Amino acid sequence: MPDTYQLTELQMAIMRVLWDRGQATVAEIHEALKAERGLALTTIATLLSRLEKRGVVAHETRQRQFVYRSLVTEAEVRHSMIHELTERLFDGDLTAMLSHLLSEREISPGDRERIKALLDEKALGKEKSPHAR
Amino acid sequence: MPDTYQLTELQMAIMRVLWDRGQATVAEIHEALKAERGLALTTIATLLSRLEKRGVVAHETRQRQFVYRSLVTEAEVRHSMIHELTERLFDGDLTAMLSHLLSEREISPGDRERIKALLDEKALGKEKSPHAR
DNA sequence: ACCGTAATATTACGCCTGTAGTTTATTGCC
DNA sequence: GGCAATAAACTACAGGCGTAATATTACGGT
Repeated sequence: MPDTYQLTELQMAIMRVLWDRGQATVAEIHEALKAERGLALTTIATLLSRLEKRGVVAHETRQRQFVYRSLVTEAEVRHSMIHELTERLFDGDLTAMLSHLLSEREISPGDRERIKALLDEKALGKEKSPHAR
Repeated sequence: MPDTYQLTELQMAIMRVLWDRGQATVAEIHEALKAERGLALTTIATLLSRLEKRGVVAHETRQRQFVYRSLVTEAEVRHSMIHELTERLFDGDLTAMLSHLLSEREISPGDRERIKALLDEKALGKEKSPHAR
């Protein structure tokens, strides 16, 4: 298992199905993605076996069919990809990344409060205040 | 010119030299990157011509040599790449991305204050924070 | 024991990236 | 004016991705 998971758009779409359902067969994933993308079933199968080779998913055979499940959590992938991008763009400086996000976009007042709340929560951090959250 | 610029690590390294200097010859870029990566000069040249084909950089010939310059700003690339990742990971929800960043990492008290200040500034509709770096 | 069907495995191909060797063109110098 | 140096152009190749057609295999039924 590599410790960094860079997934492409299509790979993410497949993983999302797996995360949502816990596990799924090739046919189920194909079905789930049919709406947004008109991909052949074999395409999905190819992608899955490649992901398996990379150690991102695994399968078990259940009556003739492969049942895939993810070996990594969505949080791990997010972490990994954000980390990677922060490295690329800001030399690993998370706060620089944050500043960029904040200064670049409109943040609604509600979101703003939510973010400040998160910050405060983070500040208290260690000692779980009973009011927190 | 595409309106989305996804650059890889090496491409970023090259662009960074261009952004830092305004412009540079192949040899200069090669020299600048020699320390961190032992790449052949022709490798740099190949990358640059591919970037040019994509409309990311341009060159002018000055006494026998190509002088390259970037056609996009670092801010544009950051914007583009962050946008893309936010799309992939959070379906475009910037605030979700922010939350993730906040909840995932240690933020020093100083940074925390800095971020809150940014938020307040944003709240007042004050334009253009002095965005360092 | 066959055969059709369903599921996986194999093969293929174009495009992009990193990587760089080889070839060609130009130019300054003797 | 020819030649060495230099810079760019061309060619190459492996590996990953998206995409999928074709081949193989294993059941389940009659």
